Amino acid sequence: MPELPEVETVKTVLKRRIQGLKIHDIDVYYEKMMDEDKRQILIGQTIHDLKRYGKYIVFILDSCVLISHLRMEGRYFFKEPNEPVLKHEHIVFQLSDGLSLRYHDTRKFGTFEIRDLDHYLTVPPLNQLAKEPFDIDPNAFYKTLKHKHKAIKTALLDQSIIAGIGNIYADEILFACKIHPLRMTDQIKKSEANQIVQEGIRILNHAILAGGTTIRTYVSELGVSGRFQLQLMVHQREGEACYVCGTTILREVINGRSSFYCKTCQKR
DNA sequence: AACGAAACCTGCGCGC
DNA sequence: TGCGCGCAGGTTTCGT
Repeated sequence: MPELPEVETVKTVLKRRIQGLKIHDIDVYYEKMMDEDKRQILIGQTIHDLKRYGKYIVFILDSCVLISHLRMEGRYFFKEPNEPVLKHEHIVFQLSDGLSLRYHDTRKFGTFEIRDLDHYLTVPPLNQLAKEPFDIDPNAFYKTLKHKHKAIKTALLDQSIIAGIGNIYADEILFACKIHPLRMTDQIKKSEANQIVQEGIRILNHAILAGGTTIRTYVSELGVSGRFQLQLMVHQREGEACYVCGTTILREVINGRSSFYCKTCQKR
């Protein structure tokens, strides 16, 4: 479900609420998501900090880290412990402030991994992660693209090439850069690689800001979903008129994912 | 190295 | 109302 901006919003809200709290107990309702061994390791540990790497949320604990990935539909909610556990609430963390933090995931795609505090960045999954648009060196990014031969849309979704971009923002970034999603990476010019990074930063920042303004609403009513409304230029707009030139927006499956683009604005 | 298909899951909207 | 299909903001795995 979420891309970098949504995950950033979720992390920020979680951090504000649970930093310094202790995990008193954990109820697991879907074993595949967290087995008994993991549960035992986590119980009793204090949550010292929360960080985000790409689309991963990392809980910094006493002796290890808990790495959470929301995949398509993961969400966190805060509830009173006595409230009934819903169908899609798979993990319930009982915290030392008396509240319960609940992990809700309709499709059960989300993952929880435990890693050593000392080198969690040097082992999977985080060691596979490239830098985010905010941190990546545009020159290095350009060189990476030049040495590969795949559709740029596919490359933007590859977290080992650039981290944090998902299907929606990949389409939006390519539209902003006037680049056709099927253009091959080795055909991307240096100036265009630079533009992808700059537009990536702009669009993600805009989305994070939009998420930030609605944090209060989400916490009180929907839990921490990190979702928000952002004006989309092409994504999910098949058959509608391009806001720039009026051409009908097309949809094409690339790398197994729906891709939306304007064939007039975006050069192949 | 790159691509496609399938897998992991569930729910929703659509056409018939 | 029910059924089958396609689709969903992610990632991994396996075969070609």
